[in-house]
Amino acid sequence: MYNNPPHTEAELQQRVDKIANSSIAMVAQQCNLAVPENLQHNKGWIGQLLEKALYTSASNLSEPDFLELGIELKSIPVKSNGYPAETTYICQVPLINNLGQQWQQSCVARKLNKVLWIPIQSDSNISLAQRLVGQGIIWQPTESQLDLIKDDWEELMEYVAFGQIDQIDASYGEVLQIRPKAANSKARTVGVNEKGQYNNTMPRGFYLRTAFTAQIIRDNEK
DNA sequence: TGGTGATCATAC
DNA sequence: GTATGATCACCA
Repeated sequence: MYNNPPHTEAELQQRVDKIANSSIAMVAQQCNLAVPENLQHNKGWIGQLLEKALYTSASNLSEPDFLELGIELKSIPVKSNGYPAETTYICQVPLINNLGQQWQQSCVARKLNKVLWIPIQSDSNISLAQRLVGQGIIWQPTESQLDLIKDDWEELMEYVAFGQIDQIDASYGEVLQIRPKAANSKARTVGVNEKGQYNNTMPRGFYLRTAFTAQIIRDNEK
């Protein structure tokens, strides 16, 4: 295993290529990790396995996983038909002080600047240990992809900034959506109401829809 | 059955 | 509670 993060994108690509087509069990063995029976009580386990297998930089606050390379690592579960099984969490939705917030400065724009996607086979009839790691993809959004995300972000953030977050749900946004992101439905954090006053609301996150991430996976296979 | 809302683990 | 990593599970 590695004892330092990759210093160049080419080096990262080599590490990625090396685990492509390996089983989860094989990668876990190299990392000296035991594979859990399932992900029910270990939802972030694959992500943490990949962090270890590729050696991401030390866990920094709100920074890309590969700090020097400016690359964010995301595992993405993929069904047998090649379509993502789940949406992808991007970052928390800022709920206060949003008037005048610019897209360029947003957490969404920063997180998605450059992403290493690692597809993971996710059929429930295959045991976790035997699922295969796919070919990783170092991706940067195209101009049209960026436009889609930005348009959604601006529309969604307008609701948020004007204290109307409780009026929108996950059906809003073409490729980017807002959904709860919390320990449970009772969790509360500070938001603003329509009068601009602080109030309590559910913590929420930005997620990329599967239709969008499917395109990234597909484009890579061409 | 897939999309939305809810939830799980862990560190601090 | 926030932030990291995400998937579970219900019901239209």
